Amino acid sequence: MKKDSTGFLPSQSDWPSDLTRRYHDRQHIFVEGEHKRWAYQIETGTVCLYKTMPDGKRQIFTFGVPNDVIGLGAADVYTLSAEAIGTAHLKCLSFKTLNKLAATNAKFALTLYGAISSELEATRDLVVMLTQHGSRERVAIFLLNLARRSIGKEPYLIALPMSRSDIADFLGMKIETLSRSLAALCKTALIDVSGRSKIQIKDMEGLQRLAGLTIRPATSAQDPGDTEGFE
Amino acid sequence: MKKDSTGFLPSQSDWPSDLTRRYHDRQHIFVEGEHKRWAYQIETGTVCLYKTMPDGKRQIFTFGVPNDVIGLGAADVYTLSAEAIGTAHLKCLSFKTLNKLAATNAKFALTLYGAISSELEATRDLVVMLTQHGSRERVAIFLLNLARRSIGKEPYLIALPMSRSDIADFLGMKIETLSRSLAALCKTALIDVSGRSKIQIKDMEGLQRLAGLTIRPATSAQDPGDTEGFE
DNA sequence: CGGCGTTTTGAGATATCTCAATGGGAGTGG
DNA sequence: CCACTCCCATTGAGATATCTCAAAACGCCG
Repeated sequence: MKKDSTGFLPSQSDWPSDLTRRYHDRQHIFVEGEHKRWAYQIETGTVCLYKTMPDGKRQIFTFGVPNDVIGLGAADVYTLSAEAIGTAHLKCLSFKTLNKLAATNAKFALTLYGAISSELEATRDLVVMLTQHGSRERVAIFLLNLARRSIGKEPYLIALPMSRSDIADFLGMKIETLSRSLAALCKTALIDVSGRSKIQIKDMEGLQRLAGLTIRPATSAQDPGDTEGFE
Repeated sequence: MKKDSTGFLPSQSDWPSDLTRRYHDRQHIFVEGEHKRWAYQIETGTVCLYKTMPDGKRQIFTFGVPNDVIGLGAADVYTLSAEAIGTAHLKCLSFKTLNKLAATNAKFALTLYGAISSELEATRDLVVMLTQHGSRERVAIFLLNLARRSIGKEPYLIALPMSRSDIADFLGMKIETLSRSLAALCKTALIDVSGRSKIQIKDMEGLQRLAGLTIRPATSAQDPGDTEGFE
């Protein structure tokens, strides 16, 4: 219940899988309102999921990373848009097959239920972040979440595959505000910005304190045991 | 997909129902983190669902109205808190029974899946409202949603069972800002505030225009047609 | 090495927040 | 039934964070 990634499902080998597709940078995977044919499991790369407003503004709800499943939900049209950030490989899961499975296999239906429940939790955490925290705190939370998800690499060196504009649209601020927030975190020696796609955490403790003391000893996902996320 | 109510499930007579309980104004129904024993279907009254931050601030995610089911989700602890606004009667649905049913009955599991999917959509709409709209627009959206849900009564006379503080915590603003926003809507002749719990819509069209034309005749949006998937 | 899109920095405008005081409605007691 | 309180809501004025518009700096790609 702590995941902020979209639709995570355990990678089961018995998943109804079809082909794998390759998407290039900024390529649409699906668009809100479109008839739903597939759900996708990310194999490599990053995907951003968002809504676009009539006036062109955008709200990003999550950045999908490898293993995340995107495009779930009971509706038969996509309720979000998705596009690749950099090159991404996605495994296609036929929506029709998924439905058929879920209609007859209660266990599978419950898996979907659990996945959407996690997404809901993550979205609620997003609401909390957006309404209860100032811009620097939001940036800190974002960086920590990113660091937590990039396992395997050093947790103190964060890769940012997405642009400043993407981050800003996720955090609900303008890119200028984001830039200033990053600058502020640098000035207070919490992080170090190298180039436009790498950030080094220099003071993990301080960053966590700023983010609201979300220490969360981890014990990854699914574990109910604890309450709440960050704040 | 436009619902902003929490966990709506069609009132099926074959629901595993237990007793009905009565809650008085401001009485807790359940608290975030608590072990989950029941889900509840609201029979009468209003319920607010929220999270409380360590610093005491609060974010309300939805106001439950009759027929809404609250307390759903795959986790075995509540991820939100709920309390009654005014007197409310809730039908208790044993969580254990729900789980048992869902584990063996795919159709039922899918019903839960659909319910949570709706909640997720509503929460995403909340995110959009909070980040993309100014205070007066948010108030307009709130009033219109409330009007839409109070069927049976005149849609132009809205009852507000909740306090200003509740509304503000839902809309992500301070009560002073809410009050000023309401005053502004009055001054522009869109609504009329009578007392503290009744609002009359005087210019529905204008209010909808302000709300951002979220009329959602559905259809369209961006056409997927091209750009899509393959390569 | 040079061009160009992205990012950063700057300065002023604006919306919302904060603190403080006034106003009003609902319930209570006389 | 009316007056009194008290809590909630409204209004006011100044502080603050974020936005906006603009320009400079940077890094990336050819």
